[in-house]
Amino acid sequence: MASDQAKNAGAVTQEHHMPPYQAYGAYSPPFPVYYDPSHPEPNGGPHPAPPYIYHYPPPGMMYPYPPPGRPIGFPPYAPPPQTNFQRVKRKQVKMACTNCANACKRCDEHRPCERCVKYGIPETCVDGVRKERQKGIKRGPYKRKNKSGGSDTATSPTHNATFESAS
DNA sequence: TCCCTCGGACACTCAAACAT
DNA sequence: TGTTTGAGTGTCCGAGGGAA
Repeated sequence: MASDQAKNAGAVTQEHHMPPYQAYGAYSPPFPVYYDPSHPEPNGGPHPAPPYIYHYPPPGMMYPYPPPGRPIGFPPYAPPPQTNFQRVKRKQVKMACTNCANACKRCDEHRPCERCVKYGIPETCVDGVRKERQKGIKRGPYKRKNKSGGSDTATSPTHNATFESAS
């Protein structure tokens, strides 16, 4: 399989041509930001206030469109040697409309959503219905994680995402 | 060039299991 | 009773292919 790195290196797809700040309001910010407090600013300039913003995607990171203020294609991607970069999680909408869900495409929280408007089918842009989760399912014994040392919890993706969903 | 399909990775939710 | 775990469920990335 193509590695996650290759997948997540995130070519700009045809659906990413619109202004990202408008098209991806669900993202905050609309582009991944990675930081490594031990790593200096790549161009040798002064540190911005943390988190330090890197303008290239570390391995395994999605980077669907270029960050603002940088020309398209900047820079030639050179993966950093370190591995302690943190991944910004993909943000999902609470509920995709039926059209986007069927097409497995990104939706937004507005109705009609941007994709339905674009394709001229705003009248069919409605929320789907979530299935109710089954109850009473018995589960096996849990493996308790080691809470001491902190490294496990400190690297929890939920708590390490540079930008958590504020909603 | 644009759109559709779809496999599968990833994100989110929340009840069960567990600790106190 | 509060916290943690992890399975269930949903979203959507990205490759491939067809139509215009």
